[in-house]
Amino acid sequence: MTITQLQYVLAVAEYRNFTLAAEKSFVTQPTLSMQVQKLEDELDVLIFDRGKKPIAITEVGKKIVAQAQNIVNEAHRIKDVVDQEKGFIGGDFKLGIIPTVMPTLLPMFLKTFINRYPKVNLIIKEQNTESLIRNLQDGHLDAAIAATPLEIEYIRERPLYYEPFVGYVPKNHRLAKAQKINPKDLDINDILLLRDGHCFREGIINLCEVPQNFENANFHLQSGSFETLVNLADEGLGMTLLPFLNTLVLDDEKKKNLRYFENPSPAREVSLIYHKSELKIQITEALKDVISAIVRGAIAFQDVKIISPISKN
Amino acid sequence: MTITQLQYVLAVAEYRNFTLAAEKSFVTQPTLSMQVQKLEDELDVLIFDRGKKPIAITEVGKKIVAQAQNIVNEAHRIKDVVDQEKGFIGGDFKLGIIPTVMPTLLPMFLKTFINRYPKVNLIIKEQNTESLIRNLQDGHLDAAIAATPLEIEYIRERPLYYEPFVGYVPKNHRLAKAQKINPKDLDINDILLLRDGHCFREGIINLCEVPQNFENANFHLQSGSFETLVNLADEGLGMTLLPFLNTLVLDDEKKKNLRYFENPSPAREVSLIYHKSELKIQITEALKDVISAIVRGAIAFQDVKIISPISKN
DNA sequence: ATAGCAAAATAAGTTCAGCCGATAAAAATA
DNA sequence: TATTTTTATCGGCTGAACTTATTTTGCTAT
Repeated sequence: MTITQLQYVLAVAEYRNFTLAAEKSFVTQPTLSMQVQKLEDELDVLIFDRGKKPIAITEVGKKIVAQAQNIVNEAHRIKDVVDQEKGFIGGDFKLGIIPTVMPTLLPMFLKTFINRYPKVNLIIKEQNTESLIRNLQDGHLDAAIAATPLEIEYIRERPLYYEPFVGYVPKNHRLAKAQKINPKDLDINDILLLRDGHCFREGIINLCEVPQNFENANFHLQSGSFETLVNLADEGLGMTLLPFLNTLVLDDEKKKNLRYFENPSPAREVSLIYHKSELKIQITEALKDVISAIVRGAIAFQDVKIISPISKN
Repeated sequence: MTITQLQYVLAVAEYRNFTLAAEKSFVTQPTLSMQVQKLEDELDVLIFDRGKKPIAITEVGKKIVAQAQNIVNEAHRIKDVVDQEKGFIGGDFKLGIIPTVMPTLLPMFLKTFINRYPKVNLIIKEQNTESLIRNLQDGHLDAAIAATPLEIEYIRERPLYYEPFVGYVPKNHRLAKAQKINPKDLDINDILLLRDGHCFREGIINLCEVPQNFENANFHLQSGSFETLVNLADEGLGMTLLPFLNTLVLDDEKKKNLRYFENPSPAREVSLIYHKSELKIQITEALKDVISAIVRGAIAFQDVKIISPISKN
């Protein structure tokens, strides 16, 4: 058994196609096929069911693939061990960020980070929490920034900051006169939400303690950007909730419509998350340090109540 | 980097000698030397310091060796995955047992186990707790039976049973008239102890709440067997404490000298321990099930107080 | 110091594993 | 059935891993 064989197996498991897997592994298809067969012979089991289209993975196969991933991960880590000892921080680093954090947080730390660690090639992808987790697990991301707690096996969470929810209440709204608002005042039917798949949306639904299988009635126009939500609110279609950092970019006129929550303010916990195998842990630590240091000045709320980003149904 | 290279590195780390490591790896010395060098070249670090005798491991080397052990462990587990799927339980299984458990527990389960799992080749070694842990960590044992809790990183503990301490109080001893004894009655200077290195000895010292750096005064004859201790006690040299299972083999005359503790009786927790990488987990589980089932009938104490087997200094 | 010895490195030659290109077989699609 | 896509098989090549033989290194004892 060789590490190369295991990598071939992982490639086939990923692409469900020997030819494509061979391409991605930079070898010819016969080479990859033979090596996979050799491993199957050695273990004396079928890993893949070639009789189906696309190729299926047998029951044993799934476990072998999972274990192969472990081995390959551990093998990659040996490079990290050496890098760490040499104090070398560099190479590719794939970071995923959820959409509701990306536009506000990324500009805050990106410049500092690439200046401080010029040898690191940051590759940043915007994805929802579900995709982030999947990609962390199969090694397509080295780390991610998401709302927590997720409490997922194999994933470690390192909180970066706590970001309060802020109400955006247009004039004429029933809450417009209140100085501070309280979660009890909220009515989910009257709040403009991000489109499905955003964890910030789930957070708000949890905050409002809406029963299972809730359907936002009347109309279904759900946006992916807070800017749209704010504009819709101004049109009198309801209020909305924003993460604190998103309120900083509003113009003065709109800022007048902001209503903060009473303490403890509901908030989301934003964390750096990564696989527990701790591949490229030095870069991950460096990233955490940079973001923490920068965020510490800009956003330092203590008296908050963390709202879960997970849908309850 | 290949798994073979990593295994060679592990062999050198173990034997501190390329020639010997080569022998144990069933290759010639140049082969092993070259492969180790190739790995060093690839990682661009020195793993071993050949300038010393015996060969030393560099600082980075230690970390690489630890990581190599992880990789090799994970690689071996892939075989286990397949075996488990096939329902195959067999192969070598190296089990360590502490001396104070070995003679009483082993006869109870050995026959049943080898009958039920004829394909498993049990290799049993008697060792003190310290050696067991070392051997579990470097993979020379698959599992061990020891007194717990040890709370050692990388080691999992699965309690098998709780075994009360029983006093052996010869006639004419000051406690001979008591029906039940209490830890408060004990005087460490008056208790015959096993020789150093036995965790049962440490347990008793902990039970007596002896201050640090205690020295058992008067005489230093410390035995490795309970039989000797009992005979010495009969000679009027003091009392002693026995694990419950060891009291069952005493003759009727001697049994009269047994004094049980008041509830909750001090007891030791005896557990099956193994590396958290869970290599050969099916056999480990099988072993645990067999022992648990057998012990459940013979020894089922509930109201006990577990005494730590760890020395406090 | 230096001779002797144990152990690691180097050199040269052999074998076999892993790879490629070409092709055949099998499965899916039309 | 013909066509296309995908996987398996075959023959040949290259280099990696191994072997034996030899040299170098470093420790130890005279």
